[in-house]
Amino acid sequence: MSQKLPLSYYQQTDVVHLAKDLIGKKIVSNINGKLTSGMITETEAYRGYDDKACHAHLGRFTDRTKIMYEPGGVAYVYLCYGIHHLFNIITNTNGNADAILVRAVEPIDGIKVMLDRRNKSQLDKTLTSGPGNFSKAFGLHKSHYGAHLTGDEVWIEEDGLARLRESDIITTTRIGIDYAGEDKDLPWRFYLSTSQFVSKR
DNA sequence: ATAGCGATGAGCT
DNA sequence: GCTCATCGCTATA
Repeated sequence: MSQKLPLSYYQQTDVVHLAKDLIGKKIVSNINGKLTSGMITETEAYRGYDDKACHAHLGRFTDRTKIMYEPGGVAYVYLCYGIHHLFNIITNTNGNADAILVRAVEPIDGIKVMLDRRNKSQLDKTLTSGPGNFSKAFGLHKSHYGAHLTGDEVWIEEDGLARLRESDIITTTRIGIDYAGEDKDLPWRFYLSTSQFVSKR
């Protein structure tokens, strides 16, 4: 039985490094007694202040973004396109609004629960790939805004399934941020080349 | 008070 | 590849 990653893990200061480090770790949700888990296969880093794609760019502070300024180790969940709840992990120390978007996982436990939540009958890569699909399969939504990742509803553990090679992690540009000017070309998206559960190659 | 729009996904061509 | 569902957040007034 693996242990929950401690607060100190999330409070490391390099969000890009952390986004890559999260690949291969196990994320678990336990919502209303329903347990689901999966290995993280795809992430994107959003760096507070100097990243035009980040919701906290230039210190923007609103009811939606305020949680991003908390010390690392809480969840930032927001509604995108009026439909999809996107799950992010807040990192760095107090006042530094960095976040990591979880874009895909490879299912481990609770596949039946995930299928129910997605209204699907069969397991395929769309069950948990894509940030909206992952969040829905894991039962994560806006009520988890600010949830502590050391708590009992959602957390991350050290090991996914495989001990993966550094060379299996692909580094590339982020998706859906064309509005971010030159920052759209930053190589801040990471995914596992050996997994089918990735949103886009 | 309200117009404009988005860190997407599904379905159809 | 293209369309569009769908609504809360944000900026502006």
